[in-house]
Amino acid sequence: MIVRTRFAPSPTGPLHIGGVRTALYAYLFAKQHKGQFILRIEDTDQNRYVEGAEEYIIEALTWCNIIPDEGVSFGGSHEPYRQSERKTKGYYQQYAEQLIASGHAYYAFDKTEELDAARKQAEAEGNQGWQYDSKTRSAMQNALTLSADEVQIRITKDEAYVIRLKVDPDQHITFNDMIRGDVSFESNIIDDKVLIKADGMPTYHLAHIVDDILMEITHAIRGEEWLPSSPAHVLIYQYLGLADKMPRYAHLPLLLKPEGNGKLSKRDGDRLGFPVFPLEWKDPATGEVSSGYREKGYYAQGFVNMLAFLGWNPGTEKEIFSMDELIESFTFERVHKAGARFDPEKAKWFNEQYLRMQEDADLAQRFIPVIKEQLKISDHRSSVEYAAAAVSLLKDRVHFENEFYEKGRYLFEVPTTYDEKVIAKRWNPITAKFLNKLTEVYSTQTTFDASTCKLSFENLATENQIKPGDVLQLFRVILSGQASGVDLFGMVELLGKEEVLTRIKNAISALPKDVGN
RNA sequence: GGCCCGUUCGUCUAGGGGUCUAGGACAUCUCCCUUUCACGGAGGAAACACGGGUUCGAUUCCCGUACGGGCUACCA
Repeated sequence: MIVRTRFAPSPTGPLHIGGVRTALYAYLFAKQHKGQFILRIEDTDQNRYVEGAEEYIIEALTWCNIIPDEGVSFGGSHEPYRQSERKTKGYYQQYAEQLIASGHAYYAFDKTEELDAARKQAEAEGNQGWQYDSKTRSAMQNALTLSADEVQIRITKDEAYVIRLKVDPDQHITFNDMIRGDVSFESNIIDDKVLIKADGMPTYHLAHIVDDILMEITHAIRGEEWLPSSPAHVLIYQYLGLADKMPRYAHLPLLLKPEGNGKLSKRDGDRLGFPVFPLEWKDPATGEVSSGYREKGYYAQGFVNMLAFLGWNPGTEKEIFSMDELIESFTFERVHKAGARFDPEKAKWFNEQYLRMQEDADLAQRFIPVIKEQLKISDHRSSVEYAAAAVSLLKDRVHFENEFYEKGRYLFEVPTTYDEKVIAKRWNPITAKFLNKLTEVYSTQTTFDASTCKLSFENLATENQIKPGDVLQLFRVILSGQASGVDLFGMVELLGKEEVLTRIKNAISALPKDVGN
């Protein structure tokens, strides 16, 4: 048997990170078993269709490197992969009719208002959970209560109808979930679910089953919110006589809000200051923009790694996993059963780990365009050598690559202001004199690397009976304008003799002459 | 309300009858490194929801309670 899993989102908006995790687990499982991962678009609700959502889903999965073997925009031997198109081919109707023929489904003509009225009346009688089922259907307008002629007349008169599943009462339904083990339900609590809506579209319940059968899905991985309706799905397979075709189910724990109650929702992200979407999304209706991990500067790999660990762990202390390593290690047995509160801090931590793993040369390649565009520099400072050296000084003190520019611009630009506190404390005739002498020493120096410069700096300080500590930070401010930053003599080496001398000269002329006298 | 699923440090989790003085990671605190800021290193504080059972022995198994989550649509 070839393992085939699918990710089947609805194009109702951007995919949130919970959805990405579901896709990831389905992908990891399929790949581990040398199987296939399919992307199916479940667009059966025409009212909720959102322009651009499908493209977003595809782009997001691609960014995460969760690449489907088959699916919308990826092709495959089970086309089409969009449910609206499959509906046109009559796939769902065919199965619905089979259920009707075998007595497991029926036509129902009740209007929305009538259903609402039935619910309201039950509520008035102190019964909160009215549902269309074996107890109530006899009071409704359907093929079980109307004569066959009447049903035929209504259908030919184009009266709106739905097709409902006829759930047999008093059945025990048990199935084995890959994460939860045996789960059981009573059929009495399952309602006669609508299979085909009045607009002719199938509901999720019918559509996903028909497609999973036709697409030969072996393992259905989805969110925990589906657990309550899964017994109905088990029944549909039974009624279809295809119980042997039923995939194994895995119901994933939900992702919860970082604080407060409830599951992580689209609104939480920007409210709490972190993205809930892999990519930035602009709502076509409202124009509202929601931030994305990609745009915030997260690495796709770190993002995927973080997501994998939300509810799963390998049972070892290793935390950094490449996609290949995840494929190798992932198992549903090790997926935690309880919902996981999402922690944006941990997401950042994963990103830092990946940042430190980057090669300086690669970081430099990506930084150079920024140097050229933002700093308008195009000389030796925009070379790979210079950028790589700058990046290596900067690397450990940023969380994201995109901080190199803000945190390191003094490595490229002469400072125009100087940290006032340090100047007030350290700038005086003695230190000014020291800096003048330092200029002389440095200008005669033939080698200008970090250790040589550091040594001559310290020697000069000692000769002048100055504690290095009294001038070290001043020197930093003179060179960078800032009181803290990258390794001081590392910066000296990077800037080079000429630039260092210029910056000292600049500072001396820019700073007040009579301080301390 | 009903049904289902769950419950180990603040958070993500390991552990599934004695090895638990309950392990790791994030966050937090202290110290070291660094006469900067980070990184890094060392250490600290921090949890088995509660009550019954079963057992020689329960964090681990069973039941109940509490709490959390989900579902309860012609949405997925």
